[in-house]
Amino acid sequence: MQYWLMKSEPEAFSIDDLRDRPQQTEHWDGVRNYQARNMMRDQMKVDDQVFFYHSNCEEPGIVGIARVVRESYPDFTAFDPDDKHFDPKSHPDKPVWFMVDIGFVRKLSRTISLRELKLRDELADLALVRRGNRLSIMPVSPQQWAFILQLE
DNA sequence: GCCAACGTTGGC
DNA sequence: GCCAACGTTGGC
Repeated sequence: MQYWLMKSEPEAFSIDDLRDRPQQTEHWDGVRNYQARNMMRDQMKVDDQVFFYHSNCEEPGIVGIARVVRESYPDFTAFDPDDKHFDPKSHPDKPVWFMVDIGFVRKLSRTISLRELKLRDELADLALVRRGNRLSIMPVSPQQWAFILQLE
């Protein structure tokens, strides 16, 4: 069992949007960063646990928990010239970009804010709080996962 | 809206 | 392969 953190701008796709989807699942399209892609493509497995993080909003922080429900497959939005995430480098017979599906588990009882996470010595190594880190998907250690959850 | 910290692109 | 210019992310 592995743990992850995935960022989303709530204006684009929020934890409530995930909760309200049919089957409460959604594909995680639009990742166009190789490091993040590699984690999705090579490492994320069904039932891995995910912190759902809201970025670029009033109170950035962890707002809920999701889980991986489908392992990586080609991100079809890269094939569509009309899609915002279109990438001519990627073709159906040789895809460059991949995605996973995630399912809603629950919302946290409160937002665990970035500000709060930064205050905790125990999370000094969490990729999220490291200077300059802009990865939209990052690993979370079992210890970090447990520590963050007990903050709730 | 600002801007730091990246990642990507492309000329050479 | 170097690196300047440019684009993006995302906190503030």
